[in-house]
Amino acid sequence: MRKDADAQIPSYPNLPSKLICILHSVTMESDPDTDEVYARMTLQPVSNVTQCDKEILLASELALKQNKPQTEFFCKTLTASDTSTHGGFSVPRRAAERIFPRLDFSLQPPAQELQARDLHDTIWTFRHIFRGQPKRHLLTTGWSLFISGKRLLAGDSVLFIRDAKQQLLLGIRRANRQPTNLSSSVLSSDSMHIGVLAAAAHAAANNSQFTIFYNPRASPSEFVIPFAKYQKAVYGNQLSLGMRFRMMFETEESGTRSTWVQ
Amino acid sequence: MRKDADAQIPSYPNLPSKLICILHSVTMESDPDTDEVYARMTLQPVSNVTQCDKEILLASELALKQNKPQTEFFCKTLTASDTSTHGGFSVPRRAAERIFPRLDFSLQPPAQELQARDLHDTIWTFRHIFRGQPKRHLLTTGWSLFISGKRLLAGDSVLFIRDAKQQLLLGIRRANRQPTNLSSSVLSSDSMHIGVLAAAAHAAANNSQFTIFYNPRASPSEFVIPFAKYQKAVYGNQLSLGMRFRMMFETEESGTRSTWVQ
DNA sequence: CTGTGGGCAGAAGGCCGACAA
DNA sequence: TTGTCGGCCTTCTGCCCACAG
Repeated sequence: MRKDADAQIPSYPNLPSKLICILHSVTMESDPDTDEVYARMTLQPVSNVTQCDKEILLASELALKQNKPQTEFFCKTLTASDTSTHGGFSVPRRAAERIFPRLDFSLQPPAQELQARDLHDTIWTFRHIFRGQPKRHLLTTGWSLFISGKRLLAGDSVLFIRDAKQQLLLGIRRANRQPTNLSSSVLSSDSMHIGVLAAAAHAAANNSQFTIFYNPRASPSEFVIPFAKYQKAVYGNQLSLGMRFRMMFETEESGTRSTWVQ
Repeated sequence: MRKDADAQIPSYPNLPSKLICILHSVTMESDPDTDEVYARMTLQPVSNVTQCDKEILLASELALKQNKPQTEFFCKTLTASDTSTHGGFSVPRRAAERIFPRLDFSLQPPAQELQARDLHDTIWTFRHIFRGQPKRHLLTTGWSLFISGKRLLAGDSVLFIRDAKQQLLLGIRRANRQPTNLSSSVLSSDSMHIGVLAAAAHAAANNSQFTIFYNPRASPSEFVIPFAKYQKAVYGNQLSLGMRFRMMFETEESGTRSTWVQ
């Protein structure tokens, strides 16, 4: 994490280049203003990693992987028409049929009210209607409130998820614009840098916990790695100080215009 | 600055309870999103304060006080009508006559275009008109853009300043609502706390500079004090570790509905 | 002196199918 | 299959004064 050779940063000679930790808790959160997602993690450094410890670490990671909920979703990049005040949202046909509750086609036109929950448990209500010539699925009433509320622009994406309980969830993913003013105006970047290092060093020296925020979309590199992947990497290619690395994220498949789970 | 007795925070035994510093630079800035104001200060700890040093410190503070520009201003708390989309801004009569350029009363009705600059050097343009029965000063066209752009609500205040060059400046001051999510989502408060302390301790040990952000309206207490005031306090009442203190700010006179410099 | 509300005209929002890529 | 457009009606915006506290 050393950035400039500015040398205003104290060095932490007792802080190793890698710090093996137990993950005490992790909560997924998102910024109430921007919906940017991140994880809040409480970590405790482990000084001597015995074989037994390794197995505990690997087992706990396995447990984490177990409770993956089975969901289906679709993701669409918003067009100029989708974000304009002139109209609503045009839903890709296959996506609508797969994710939304089935319409009653005896109605003329077929229509229903949809409710979807976002990361802050806010419920958004949309009128879902199947009309036009040729016929297509549209979200009309309620859509513009969502667009303006989330300040979405053409190029940003929306995500509709149907979870295991058949509930609709709703997420957004902004296009890569300017790096959303993450350098806040309360702390110098030097102080931030020092704070993370000192917190980790202090926790390592005293066998205590420390808390970090892990923002996968904003961090320049991944500085937290699952132990299992780390093990695999160490026994495959040798890791050395300063080597750059990168992991594929499970969400990074959404490069195409419209994707869904098969 | 010690908060909870949580004891996850390392102690800095070499960091004294007060740190006398030279102020190398101070820039007044404001958050591009909220207009919240703060100062960015580069400080360098002084280890042994000799009489000569004290005089330098006091002299530099005197120099800072010299260049106070002579300005006039008025401040008005916004009413429901001021912030509604139904109309414009009703300007208190004496304030308008004192601050705004004089209207040409041969026009029917008397009106002009006003331009005012905010902290980000954005120019806001308003139509200033004197009309109605009874006659009053109003800002009409352009006002609603300002209100929505700054997201102002009834109860917030606006500030019009006429500077030494007869230019109009424009500021806002939000009502005391929730403490504007200053705890960002990138760093734990422990890390922030540690970061400031460690940066100060490192600078004190190495005779180097450190940078802090000083937000007078958000900080729970004033942690930067002009040396002259500190001296006066020390020779008057004795300061001791843990004693609480508070200074009056020059801007804190705006308790009344509408104020101006006499 | 100034905050609020009614009147009114023009701008913007928002639902619709047509059409074409 | 779906992005954009013109048509058309509704809602909102915003400038005016009256009136009252």
